[in-house]
Amino acid sequence: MVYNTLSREKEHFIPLHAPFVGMYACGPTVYSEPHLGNCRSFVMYDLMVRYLTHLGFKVRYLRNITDAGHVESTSGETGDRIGKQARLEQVEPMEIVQKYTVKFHWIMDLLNCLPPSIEPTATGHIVEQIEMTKTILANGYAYETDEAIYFDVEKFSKDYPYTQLSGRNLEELLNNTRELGGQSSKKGRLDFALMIKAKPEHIMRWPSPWGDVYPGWHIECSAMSTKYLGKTFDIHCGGMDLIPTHHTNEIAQSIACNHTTPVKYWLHPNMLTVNGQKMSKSLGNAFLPVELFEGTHPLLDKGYSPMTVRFSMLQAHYRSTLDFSNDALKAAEKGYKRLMSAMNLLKGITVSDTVNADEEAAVNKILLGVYEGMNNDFNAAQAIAELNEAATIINTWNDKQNKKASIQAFTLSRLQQTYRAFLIDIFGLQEETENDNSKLSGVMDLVIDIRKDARGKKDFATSDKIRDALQSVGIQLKDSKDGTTWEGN
RNA sequence: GGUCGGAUGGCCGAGUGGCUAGGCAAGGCUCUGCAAAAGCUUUUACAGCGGUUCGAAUCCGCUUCCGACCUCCA
Repeated sequence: MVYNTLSREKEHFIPLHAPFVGMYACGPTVYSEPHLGNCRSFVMYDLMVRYLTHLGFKVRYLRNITDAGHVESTSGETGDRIGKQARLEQVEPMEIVQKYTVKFHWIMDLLNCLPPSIEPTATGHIVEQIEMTKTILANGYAYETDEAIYFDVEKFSKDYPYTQLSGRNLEELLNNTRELGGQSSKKGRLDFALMIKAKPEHIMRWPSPWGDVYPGWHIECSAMSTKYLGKTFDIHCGGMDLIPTHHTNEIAQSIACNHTTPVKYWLHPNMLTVNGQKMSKSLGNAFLPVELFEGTHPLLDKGYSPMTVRFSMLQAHYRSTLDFSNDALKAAEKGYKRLMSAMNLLKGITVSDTVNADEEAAVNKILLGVYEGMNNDFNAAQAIAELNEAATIINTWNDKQNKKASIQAFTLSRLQQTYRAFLIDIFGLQEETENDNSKLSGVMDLVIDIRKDARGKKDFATSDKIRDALQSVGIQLKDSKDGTTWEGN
């Protein structure tokens, strides 16, 4: 079951051409570093792709890179953000694109997001976008002015539903003019540019039947999704803030061009908030992933690892807003470790001679529950709750039952496989090896050994001195039956 | 102003009308030379007021508060 923004209901997910699934996600505009809110969306798409793949679907996952400037259309004045940033940094636009594309990939990698099957760029598909514009013109849903080729929303809305996705009232949209003083050559307020005629100083430009142009924002997604996924495909994702404008216009363009509804299921992750307010570049409250990993943001009192961040995102359902805070991250850090530790302990569990009916039933309930959670519109939070129940059972086996589980061997092996599949394959969590500094770990081995000797001799003054001194520099010793380990931060 | 969506225990957060989600924090216990760490365990919350129902956190209405979109944003 997936929640479809188009119908505003949960629907059974039935691909058009099972087992193949076509999925398109709106990717980043590479004019600056992606912030955490952007990252949340990408992690959620990644979750969807991973789960569908786990279920056996063959997913073709497209995530575009917008590397040609968006248009700021309020006043009709055209400017593009990549060009703007390029002037600011005094470099070529393509240098900006390259710089932030590399950065984006690096962050996706840290967060363990799988690369898409195809990552098309807007500039690599100018020809397709021009062709599409031509067709829309020929079909009568666009017009040319001396500034741009505009999509004619009023004309389109007479023939097709325009506001289906957003649920807005068209009349009000048209009348709620709140007029812009600009001298735009647009006919209608809602009209948007398919192609913009490049002014002489504009660096990014391509020849077209209408002179040198560069593309408007919406046309690239329509052109590229059509090219690689077909005129109609299964899933289109994007942030909720894209619904009323970007996705609405995407649908309109595709219909005006292909005369068919482009997408079967629209899935929209919600916003990430900070103190209840949407995180966004324009509000200036954006966290950069690096600030989070290093703990350099003023609102944080320490750094949090990429997997902690990923886990905190998985704990909330994708259509809910998620509030980011120090406390929430701290809780996520511990919760993440708890599950990973249970997964590792589970490897060492074997079955006992007897089968306890209650244990058997509890484990079977969990094995069903995790899938129920994910089948319920990718509700990872629900699945995590089940895995936590399992963690308690696993810890009890480990501590109190001599690493023996009183369940059937078949059930245990299913639990082991499922637990791992959910954490590693579906949630995309991975072990974090922090203690990779070999010099430090050599020193720590020595220190721990000295302390062990001191404790053996009941020289607790020395052993406590070591423990406390390490604590004060941020290294924590953890004593257990199997020896002492340490954790630094 | 218009449209849409929220309000859940100390915090974060699931909840598909009936069977105390879960995590974190806190208390208790186990372990430990003492701690820490780790583990087990305890704590019955759903903004307010009405209504529908045998039964509502869940459905309906009103009120209050918050947010998103309407202008670039995932």
